[in-house]
Amino acid sequence: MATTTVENYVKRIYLLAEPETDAFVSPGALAAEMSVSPGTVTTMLKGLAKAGLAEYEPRTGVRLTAGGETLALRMLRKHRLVEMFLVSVLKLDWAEINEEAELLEHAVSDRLLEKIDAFLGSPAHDPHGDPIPTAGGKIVRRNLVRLAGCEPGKRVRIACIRRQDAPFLRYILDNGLTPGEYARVVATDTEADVLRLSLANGTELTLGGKAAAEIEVEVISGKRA
Amino acid sequence: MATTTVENYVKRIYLLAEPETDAFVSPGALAAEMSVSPGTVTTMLKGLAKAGLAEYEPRTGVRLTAGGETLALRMLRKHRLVEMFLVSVLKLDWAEINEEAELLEHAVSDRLLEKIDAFLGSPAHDPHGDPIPTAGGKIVRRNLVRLAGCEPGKRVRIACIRRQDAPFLRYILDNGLTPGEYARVVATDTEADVLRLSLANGTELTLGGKAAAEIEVEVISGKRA
DNA sequence: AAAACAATTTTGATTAATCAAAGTTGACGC
DNA sequence: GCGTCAACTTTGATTAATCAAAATTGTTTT
Repeated sequence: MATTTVENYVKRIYLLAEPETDAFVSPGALAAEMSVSPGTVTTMLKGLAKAGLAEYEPRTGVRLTAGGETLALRMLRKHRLVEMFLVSVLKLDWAEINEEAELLEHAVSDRLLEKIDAFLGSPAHDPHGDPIPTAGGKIVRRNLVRLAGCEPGKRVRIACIRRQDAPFLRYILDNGLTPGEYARVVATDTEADVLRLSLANGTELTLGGKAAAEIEVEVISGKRA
Repeated sequence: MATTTVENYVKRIYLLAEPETDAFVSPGALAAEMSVSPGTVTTMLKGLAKAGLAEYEPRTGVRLTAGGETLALRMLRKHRLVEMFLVSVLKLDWAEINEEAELLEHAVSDRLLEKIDAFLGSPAHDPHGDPIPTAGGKIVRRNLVRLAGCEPGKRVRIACIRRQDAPFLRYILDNGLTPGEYARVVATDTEADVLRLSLANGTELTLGGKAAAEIEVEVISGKRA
């Protein structure tokens, strides 16, 4: 059985890898993501390779094997179903469920997970808009674009919040930018690196490029309503 | 912060200690309960003492300090509320919730725990009949007797199942001996070490002394109905 | 009291995860 | 084509939890 630490490394590697690519994830990127020293990552990657969960190329990086990807998707399924459960059933604070799920995902058995899935009616996405892998390990990718790249006039529906830290999520929540909400891009300014948004409730707000890049949307129409 | 292992040791020490007594728990008993070697327990007890969670007297045993008892009661509260939640909300198999709760209790934050408590309406007992400590660390002890000691003719209500292994719990469940059920002691035989029980649904069954000692009951009447 | 025994502690080792600091390496700039 | 530097790996050490096997101790038994 994989330890909690191994589960976390494999999950992070999966999330750092470009989807549909077979590129290697660099040790440095992983070290930053896991908040550990570079040497620790090197040691761990050798371990993952020996366990058959990943291929490790010294000075290049790491790539999950089929087995590693299966484990990563299982962890992602646990994490996201648990998040969904915490929000819809236990009414935990939307901005804090990520931290709770980070702990719980390692303690939820497959047996329990499927009960949770059934209870929730097999949702397709978690509260942040991320897709929930199926029990069979399939993940349905939607055709989303980053809000940062949207042109003025476009009407969009917020689909997914990529950054999961509590302060950012709190901002999203407080400003009505949660998945499912509608908005219109009023103006963009490349030089100033800002994007101006008009929300369904009539309010307007301005986002910096970095924040707007963390929000994925569905484009509803190419022109203003 | 206490590790998962420390949490488990402290909980076990609490459960092995005679309630209301200040007797020491022997290292050997703990080793058996934790399924570790005696030497491991010695090492751990020194650690618990250094952490201020227990007093350790070499060759005598261990006793929780006030801090250790607080931690033990917190773990018990988590364990039992989680069990209750798994049964009432997620409909997990009554006989298997102990195993699941054993894992989950270490991953449930205090914040989440109180949400679960509120969701359940602050139950006083878990599905096996064990009392759930309050958030303040108080435990309400009921006046129960072991079924094994009951005399023929007594009407009883099943209150608490002490043994928590799945096969035993499955037997209890399959035979309608779950907490809340009523029964009457039909006959006892000290020499044969058996006790004959008549249930509310009309069936009768015979328990050995060891099994009957693991079932705690409330006595409803001293004489037959 | 000495021997025997059972429980407990010590000792020496192992595994997993980590760090800091020293050593390598490969690519990039000049 | 050679030095420099950032990224990566190695090395040596630490902490937590564990074991097996040897040493100790306290209590029975004879």
